[in-house]
This record gives sequence, C-alpha cells and structure tokens, in this order.
Amino acid sequence: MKEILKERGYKATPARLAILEIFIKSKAPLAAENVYKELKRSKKNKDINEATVYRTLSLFEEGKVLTKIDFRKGSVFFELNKKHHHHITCFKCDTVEEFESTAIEKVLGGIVRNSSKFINIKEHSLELFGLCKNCVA
Amino acid sequence: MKEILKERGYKATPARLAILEIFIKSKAPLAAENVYKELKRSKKNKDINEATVYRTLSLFEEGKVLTKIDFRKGSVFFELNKKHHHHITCFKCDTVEEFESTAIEKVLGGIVRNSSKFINIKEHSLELFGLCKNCVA
DNA sequence: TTTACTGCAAACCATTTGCAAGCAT
DNA sequence: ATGCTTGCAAATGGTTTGCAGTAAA
Repeated sequence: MKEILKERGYKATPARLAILEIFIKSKAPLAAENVYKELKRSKKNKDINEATVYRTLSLFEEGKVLTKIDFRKGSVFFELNKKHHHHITCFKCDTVEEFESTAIEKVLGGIVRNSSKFINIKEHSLELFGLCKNCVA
Repeated sequence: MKEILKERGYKATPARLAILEIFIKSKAPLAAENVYKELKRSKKNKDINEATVYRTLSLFEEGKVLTKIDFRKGSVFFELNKKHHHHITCFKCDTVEEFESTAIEKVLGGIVRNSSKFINIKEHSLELFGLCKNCVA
C-alpha cells in the first residue's frame, strides 16, 4: 500500500493508508460519508477529520487510485480504479453489480461517427438502475 | 401551456407558465440557476423567487413535464420530457448534442440477461463527454 | 371561500477552504 | 529542517423547508 502512495509522490500518512485500506477491503463503492464512518468505527483511526477524508479522496482521484462514480444520490461515490466497467444499482437496497461490455463501447463508437458536432468521446458514464432479484420479490 | 398544467391538476400560476415557457423556448438543458436568471432578465417575471423555481422544477419532474439530467456539474439540469435520448456534452463549451440509439437499448437488454442479480433495468443514464469540433481546433 | 402557491429567511447537506500546528521525509 | 498534511471551524454552493401571506379555482 505504501508503494501505491510513494509512486505518486504522496506521503504515507496514517490517514491515507487507512482510507486506502478501506477501499481495498470494500466490495462496494463508497461515499466520503461511508469512509468517514468506517474510520470512526475503528479504534486506531477514529480521529481522522472529515475534511481529511475529502482531501484524500480527491487526491486519490487525481492520482488515479480511485475513480469517481455518479449514482445520482446526492453525494459522490468512489471505488478503486480498475478496468473500465459499469454498474447496475438496486433502487431499493443499493446493491451494486458491476459489468463490462465491449458491445457498449462499440455502439458508442458508432454514435460518434454519426455525430455532427463531435469527433470523439473522451469519457462516458453509464449507470443502470433497477430492482435486484431480492427486492423484486 | 395551461393545458399541460391543468392536465396534471396544477394551478396555472404566472411562475409556472413562465418557467414552462423558458423550457419550451430553450434548446439546451437548464439548471435551476439558469431558469432563475432567465426570469430575472424578463420584466414581467423578475420577482419570482428562487425557491419557487426549485419547487416548480421538482413539481414538473414528478408530473413528467421535465426530466432530470445529471451532467456531473454540481447542479442538476432539466429538459422537456421527450422521447428517450442521450447527450454528448463538450467539456469546454458545454455544447450539448442529443442522440437516440436503439443499438444501446438492445445492448442493455443483453447485459441484464447476463446479470446474476438483476432481472430488468428500469432506468439508465448514459452521458457522453468529449470536445466538440469547435473546441478541438 | 378554500386550498394550493409563493416569498422570505433560515436551515440543510455535501463539500471546500484558510490557517496554524504537526508530522513524514 | 522543510514543506506537505492535518484538524478545526468557518465558508460555500446548491437545494430545501417552515411559515405566514396571496392568489387560482
């Protein structure tokens, strides 16, 4: 973990290590609030300030340690930066399933080719929402 | 315009008519702030309160007069509720181009079929970002 | 008249920032 | 030792809300 920080010229402070570890252990994307609460829950890091959490998250985003996700939920979520993928989120229980799709990237390529104003797409966000099998019941 | 309001059981107040008209005339999605400034610019409706704008926007969203769009820009945008489509937004000048794509809907269908946790998707948001031809120059 | 709608000001919530103190290198 | 990091508290920006007055039906 210290390597990840050192590589990017970040000092390996307890706050950063703790926050990174939370993301490594988490299977779901987390908002600042989630991270902060998780810290408070621990004995060791319960005194890390909320502002530090926000600062660390945006530092990590800049350094491509984390990626931002927009779930239309009022606050911004982050997850470890890994291979490009998308999410399906359950309206009710917030379960998140990830998926990859080369088909989507292909379709997007076709769209730009038809565009009159754009030549290429630099980024896209695609978020799906539905009810998961548990919540449909 | 009054019909649109009456159909949904909304009172046809000057604020609502003015806001609806702004959307009918606008070719781009608008945030509350944009609507509010546009009102202030007019002689007739310059005294409509910001809170009223927010209340009207969410009323219109509930009534499916408007749809919410999330451009990752800090504030929420709205546009007239029309046929399902997506947007490509320019990072630099914020130009928005709309497009429809049956291919995308088809791909999404395939994705759900492969999902272990979800049976169907109720909503999705897809936003593309790039530099428009003007801004690439 | 009745109830929905509005303006105003205060409250809210997520996030950011200035500053002085603290710690990693 | 030096300057990056942090905590704290205050500020921000977008949006929401309580309340009392106002207007659409």
